[in-house]
Amino acid sequence: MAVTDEAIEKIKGMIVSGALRPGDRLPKESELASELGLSRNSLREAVRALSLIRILDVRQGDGTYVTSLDPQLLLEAMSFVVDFHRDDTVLEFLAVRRILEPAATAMAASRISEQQIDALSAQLDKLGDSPSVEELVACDLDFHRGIVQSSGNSVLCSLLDGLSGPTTRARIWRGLTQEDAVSRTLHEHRAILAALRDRDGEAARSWATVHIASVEQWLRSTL
Amino acid sequence: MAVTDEAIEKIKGMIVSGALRPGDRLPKESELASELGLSRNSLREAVRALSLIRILDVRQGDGTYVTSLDPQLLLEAMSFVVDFHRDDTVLEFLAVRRILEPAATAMAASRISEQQIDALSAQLDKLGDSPSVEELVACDLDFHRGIVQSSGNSVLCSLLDGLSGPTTRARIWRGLTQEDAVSRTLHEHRAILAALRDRDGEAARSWATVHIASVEQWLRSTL
DNA sequence: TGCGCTGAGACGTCGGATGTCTCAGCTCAT
DNA sequence: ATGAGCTGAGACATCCGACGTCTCAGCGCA
Repeated sequence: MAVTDEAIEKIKGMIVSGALRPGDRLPKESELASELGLSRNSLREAVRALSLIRILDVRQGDGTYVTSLDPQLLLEAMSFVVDFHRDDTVLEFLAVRRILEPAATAMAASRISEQQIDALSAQLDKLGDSPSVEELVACDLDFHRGIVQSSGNSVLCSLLDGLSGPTTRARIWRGLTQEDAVSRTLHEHRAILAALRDRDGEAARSWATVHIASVEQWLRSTL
Repeated sequence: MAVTDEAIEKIKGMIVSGALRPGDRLPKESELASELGLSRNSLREAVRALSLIRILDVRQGDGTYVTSLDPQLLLEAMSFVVDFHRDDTVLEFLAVRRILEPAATAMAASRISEQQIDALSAQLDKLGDSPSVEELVACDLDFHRGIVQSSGNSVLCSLLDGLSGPTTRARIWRGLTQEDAVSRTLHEHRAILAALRDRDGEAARSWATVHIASVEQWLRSTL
C-alpha cells in the first residue's frame, strides 16, 4: 500500500479511535509527516483527500482541524459524488427518494411546528406566477429540505439533500417548463402542507409519494 | 480558491461534461498539470482526492483512468464516511435503514429468482448452532445484500450496503451475544425468505421491518 | 482603550531529482 | 513459428528544499 494510503488510514484510525476528537487540531504538517514516517508532500495528499470528504478542515495560515463530523457535513460530500452520475441512473436515485421522502414527510407530520408550516406556506405564496427556473429550483429545494428537517433525523435529512443534489434537480427542472407541470407541482406542495397542518401523517405520506411519482413519471417519459 | 481545488473542479467538469468518459485515460501528470496551469505536486493532491472517492483510478507505472462511475463504486465511498460516525448517530442510520430495507425487500419479492432464494436458504442452514461473531456478521451482511440486490436498484443496494457498513454492524453484533437474540434473528431471516418464496411483498416488507426494529429496540435499550 | 502594525507560525505552491512499477516489444531458445 | 524471459521507455511514487501567502496574537502608538 502506498504511504499516502497508509497515512489516510492512520489519520482515520486516530479519529475513529477517539485519539482525535471533533474540533481537535492536528500537529502541523511537518511534524505529522515525520510522526507518520512520510514526506510533507505525501501527507498533504492524504490531508487533501480527507478534506474533500469533509473529515478534515484545512485553514491556511492557521492549522488543520477535525471537522464536527456531523452527519449533515459528512453526507454533504455525497452530493459531490451524485453529480458524477449520468442520466441513466437518475431514475434509480429518484426511486430511492421516492422511498425516503414520503417516510420523512410522514415523520415530520407529528413534529413540525406551526411556525415552520407558516413559513413554508409564505414562501410558496411569495413565488410569482411566472418564476424563473432558478427560483423554482431554489424554492423546491427549500421546501423539501424544510419538511425533511422536521423529521428529526439528520442522517435522513442529509441523505435526501444529497440525493436531490442541485445538479440533478436543475437537470430535471430545466426540461420541466410546461406551465401545467409547474402549477401542478405548486398544488402538490400546498397539499403536503395542508396534510402536515392537520397532523395527518398518512395523507402527508401519500401526497409526497404522488409528488415524487409525478416527477418520476414525467422523467421516464422524457428520457 | 486554491489551485488544487480548481483542479478538482476542472477534472470534475471534464467528466460531467462528457469530455472524459468512464474508462478514459487522463493525460500524464506532467501534461495535465501544465494544461491546468499548476505544478505536478498540486495536481497530484487533486488526483488523490478524486481517487479516494473512486472517481479516478490511479495505476502506478501505467496511467490514471476514469473509473466506471458505477453507482455501486461511487457509493462505496460512503461506507468510508459512515465509519467516522460516533455511536450517538448509529440510531439515526438504523432509522434510515428501517425505511429503506423493507421497501427493498418488498421490491425483491417480485424479482428474486428461486435459485437465489435457495442459495440464501442454504447459507442460513450452513450456519451452525454456535457461530462466531465474525461468521454472524458475514452471514448477516450477505443475507441482506443478497436480497437487496434483487430489488433491481443498484443505487438502493449500494446505499444500504454503505449504511450497514462493516464497522457499524460489527459494533452492533459485538454486544449481541445473548443466545435468544441470535436465534430470533435467524428465525426472522427464514421468515423473510418464506415470504419472498411466496412472492408476498407485503409480508416480506413487514418481516423486514420487524427484523430491523428488533435490532433498533435492542440497541436503544443498550445505549 | 482601541486601532493598526508586525512578526512568528502554518498552510500553499513550486521545481527538480530519484525510486518503483507496468507494459510493450525484442531476443532467443525450443 | 512460438513461447518465455529480458529490457527499456514511460508513468506514477516519494522526497527535499525553497519561497509565497495567509492567519492570528501581541506589541506599540494615538
